[in-house]
Amino acid sequence: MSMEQILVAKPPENSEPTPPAAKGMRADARRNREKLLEVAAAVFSERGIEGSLEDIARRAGVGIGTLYRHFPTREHLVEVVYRREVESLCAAAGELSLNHAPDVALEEWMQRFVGYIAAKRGMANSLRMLVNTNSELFAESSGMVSVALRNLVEAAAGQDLIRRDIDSTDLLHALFTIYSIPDAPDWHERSRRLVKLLMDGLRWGAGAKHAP
Amino acid sequence: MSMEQILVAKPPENSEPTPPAAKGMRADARRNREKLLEVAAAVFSERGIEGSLEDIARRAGVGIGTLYRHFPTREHLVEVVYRREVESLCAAAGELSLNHAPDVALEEWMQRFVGYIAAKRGMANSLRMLVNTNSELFAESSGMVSVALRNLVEAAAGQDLIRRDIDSTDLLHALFTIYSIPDAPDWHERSRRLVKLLMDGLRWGAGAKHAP
DNA sequence: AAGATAAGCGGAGGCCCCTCCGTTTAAGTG
DNA sequence: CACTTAAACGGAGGGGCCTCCGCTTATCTT
Repeated sequence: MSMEQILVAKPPENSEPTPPAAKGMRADARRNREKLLEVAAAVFSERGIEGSLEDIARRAGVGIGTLYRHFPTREHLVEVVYRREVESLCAAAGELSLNHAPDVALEEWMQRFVGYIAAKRGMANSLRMLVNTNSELFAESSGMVSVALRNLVEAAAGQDLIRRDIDSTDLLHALFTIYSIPDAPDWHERSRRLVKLLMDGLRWGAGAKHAP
Repeated sequence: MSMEQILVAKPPENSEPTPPAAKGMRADARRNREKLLEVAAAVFSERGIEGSLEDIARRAGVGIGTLYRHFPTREHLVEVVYRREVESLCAAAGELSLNHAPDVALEEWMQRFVGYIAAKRGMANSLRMLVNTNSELFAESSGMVSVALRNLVEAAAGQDLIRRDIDSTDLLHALFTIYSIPDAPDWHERSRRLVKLLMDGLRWGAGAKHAP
């Protein structure tokens, strides 16, 4: 039992929606904001979500005051970093579609998705909590992911590169089983194999509704 | 959403059961421990569960190091304080029984119980969390409370001072509705009225199994 | 009573959080 | 180009968390 598990409360406090990323920012401000997000992503991924904010500011080469001006609370920062990662993951789906055969794009994207979850493994609980207490964020990000995956699946199915009788939601669930693979040094390898396995299953029977 | 809501994780980490309160302590150590608990109870009740530990040490007239030696983490301290409060509440049941008529003892105890919950109102969530993540603590304390209440009820019913067809568990549930009374300045008064109301209900029909 | 010794003390120190405010500077304005 | 000015910067400062370790002292021995 950690203190964080105890210190939960504070009235629901719907902190104003989301901090600004306005366009009318001064150039230096935009630069700093960007740098902070970049560094924060790195720090969070290597130290976990509770990495030192002063460290982030330091590494970004800005004063701590600047960090706090851009992201008034740690949660704001975490949320923006998280949102961006999900967005870039989803954007990758589009790019992959343009440069690869649909089935290859699907497979590669699933690998990335799994890698993404992988990186978050250590902070699974923290993120779950974030996502639990911010249903809007959850809805948006999970929606984006579903759409990205669905598009990939439909494209591949549309060209008979994978079976047609597949529900992309099921596939997403299957990918999420990653979370339940017990901690193990080789778990990254295992997750890659899981994706390959899924792809084999998807390709099997491609071009025919049932059986090879 | 507060950071505490996010920073939840850290592996379940079954921190060793409970810190010692051994008898083989040096006199000064026992003194300090006691003083710390006393002050901590005060600070937690006036500042909430996240009151400053340094402040507690200061007010107790000991060094911060001493506080940490006795209670290696905040949770340990909180847990011991909580446990003591529940214990003293339950002990009061016995004392009241000795000095008052059973029905009066019951009423007075219920008032104290409600007052106790009252004091914890601000940190309801925090405590809920503590209790959620420490099922042993929860089991023990809720067990003690049930027993105390049951004894009081049985004593009063045994002398026909309250109706006999009452389940002390139901009564406990009723008392807990306190938690759901919305925040209001007069809520303490309301909770006292609730207890009185319950007592009226209990006395109504005393000496006869059904009806007045 | 004097000495030995380990239990216990406490606060300095390192790191972090967050705020406040005097200083710098990007970006309009004439 | 100055020049102005509000936006943005950054870091000092006050407070907290927790650890580490040299100093005290309760208690035991003789």
